[in-house]
Amino acid sequence: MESLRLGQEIPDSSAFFHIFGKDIVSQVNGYISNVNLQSYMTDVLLKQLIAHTQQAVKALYHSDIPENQVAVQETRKEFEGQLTIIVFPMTRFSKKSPEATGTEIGAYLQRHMPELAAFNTIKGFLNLSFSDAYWADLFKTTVSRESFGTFAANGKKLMVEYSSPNTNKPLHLGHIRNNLLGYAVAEILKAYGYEVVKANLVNDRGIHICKSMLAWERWGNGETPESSGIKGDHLVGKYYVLFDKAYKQEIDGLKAQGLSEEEAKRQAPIIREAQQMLQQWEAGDERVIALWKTMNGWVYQGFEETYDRLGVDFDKYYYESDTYLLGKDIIQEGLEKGVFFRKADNSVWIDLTADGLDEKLVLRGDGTSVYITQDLGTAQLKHDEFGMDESIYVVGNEQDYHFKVLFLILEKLGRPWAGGLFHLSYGMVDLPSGKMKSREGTVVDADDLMDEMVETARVRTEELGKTEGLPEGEKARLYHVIGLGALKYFLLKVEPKKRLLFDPNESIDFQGHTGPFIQYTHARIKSVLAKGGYAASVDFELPESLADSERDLIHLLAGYPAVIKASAEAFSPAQLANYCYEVAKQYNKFYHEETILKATDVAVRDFRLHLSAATARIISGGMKLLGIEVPERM
RNA sequence: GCGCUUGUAGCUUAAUUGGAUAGAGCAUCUGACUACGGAUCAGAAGGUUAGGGGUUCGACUCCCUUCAAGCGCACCA
Repeated sequence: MESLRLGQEIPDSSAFFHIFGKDIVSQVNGYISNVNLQSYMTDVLLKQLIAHTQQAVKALYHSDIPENQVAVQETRKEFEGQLTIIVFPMTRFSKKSPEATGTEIGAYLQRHMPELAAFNTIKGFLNLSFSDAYWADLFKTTVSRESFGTFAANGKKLMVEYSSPNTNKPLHLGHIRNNLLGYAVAEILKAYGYEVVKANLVNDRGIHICKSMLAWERWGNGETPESSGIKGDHLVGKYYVLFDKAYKQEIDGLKAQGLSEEEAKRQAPIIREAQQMLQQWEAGDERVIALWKTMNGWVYQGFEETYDRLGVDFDKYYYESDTYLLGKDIIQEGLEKGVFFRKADNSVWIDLTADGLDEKLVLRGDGTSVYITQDLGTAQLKHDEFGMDESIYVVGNEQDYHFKVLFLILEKLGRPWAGGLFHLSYGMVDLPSGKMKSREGTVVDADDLMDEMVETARVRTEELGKTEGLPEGEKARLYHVIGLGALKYFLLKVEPKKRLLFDPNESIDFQGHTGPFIQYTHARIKSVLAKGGYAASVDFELPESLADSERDLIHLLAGYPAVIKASAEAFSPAQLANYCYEVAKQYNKFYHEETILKATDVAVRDFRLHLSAATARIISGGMKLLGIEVPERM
């Protein structure tokens, strides 16, 4: 599906939707042809295990234990086995000690499950070891398949709205977190079977834009991105800062004349002029509109570059200049339904005190919109256009309350789709000095940061002498992949809701729990596969026994679909990110403990090559969903 | 003041949703086959899970409370 360009005119939205809809269908078909119904082999084992355990309790203690009381977990590393049943809940049926109960159940399971090779009971934990033959077979029939980890289309449509920038200044680190989160969540949900629409609601109008416009008119001397060589969004941002400087000076001047801070802020001539410009904009003044279009055009070009570099894209753009008047009909509807009420001054409110919230204004006394008015309208518009089952808003946690209110209002208005709305709230990115403030120049600029990451990647890579002999173009490409891999992984491995501390003076690591570590593991596997003459099409024999590290790796790989599922359902790329790291780590362990190419038994050698290939596939597939590329060599 | 969120080794973080001795990475220290790629691996050290109560056979996880940090409580967006 081709993504849209920012700022591109869409003359007829129905025509757009038609084309877009078609693309989605072909995309979904791509998944359908790829579906592997055996993805859940480990789930199958789990279900069997639970069923047998229930039978064991029945046979041994003549009691029925509900399915949800049979707790199975991965066996901890320090114990023998792969899966563990927690036997505490069964002791009330057995009336015996946890050890005795576990041993009895273990013996029963071993009689009834041929793949169960051994068991041991420690305290209340029944540890089960499944046979090497089971794991090897699981690998061959499921994990090693090309289609492993893909899901059938579930027939549901979902929208992820993210990025949603203001057009008066360039993107910064906070936007990067938002963009990476939104993109990754969208990709993960797509992989999980949803039809996904990535939307970007651009805040392209309002007083802040007028500030930049006014400053440019005054001091710009006709400066353009072309004439100055400055990237469009940065150029506009420069005038936003100039405005602010002048504004502050005027405020100080007025305060010196004895005005209060608030009065001064209100009366400064420059802000009044900006407000006047906004009114002209709303009135459709040709000169102002032309300037607005020109400057927004610069910004869009700049944003587009940043988005491209960041590797994020969108299927649909909404512009507030189109949507800011929406929602008034919904206010009318709410009044008629008695959900809203009108105060004496004509303003419209909703009373949410019964839900533990406050009274909230939804329309001003003069009949004009507030923020939530247009958000109501936009939510309706999105639903009218796409009819999605679920809709995710990737927005910082400073707006938690706003979305709580928004969703609640839609619910009270009786929108059946209100239940499918979700605010993916994420923590702010802070600096050691505190919050980023664009006006105080403490922001970490998105473009600068990417430059730095790529540069660090170049230095590191050249130090290690990894790219000798590579053509310049490929080198540049590789540094981009590694630099952005480090940055993206750094931001995505953390749970979204946690706040993130970023210290610009401490460079992001390339070793250990990092993107480059995972990328390196992938490149390393590719190198081994090439040397070993691996071909996916060549069949392989199952070995008679497995090394511990091999079995652990297969076990871990087998959990890939479950991780995608969990990640998708929790809207949490962090879970997938941490999984990819586990896989890389486990592979490296295996790699060090066992030899692949020098294995004396050809069957073992081939099996390990296939195991390596499957690992590479899962690493690259998982990372791709996070928006992180993995190189063939590095 | 009220509401929401967060608090885990020096730092960055995980914990299968209530299960075993809280698991990793960075930094520190020690070691690794005359390298199938050392951006790796093995090991050591580092914890009163912010503090205090409670529920439970069992609590980082649930409840109460105190503390700290962040955000919100606009006829701004």
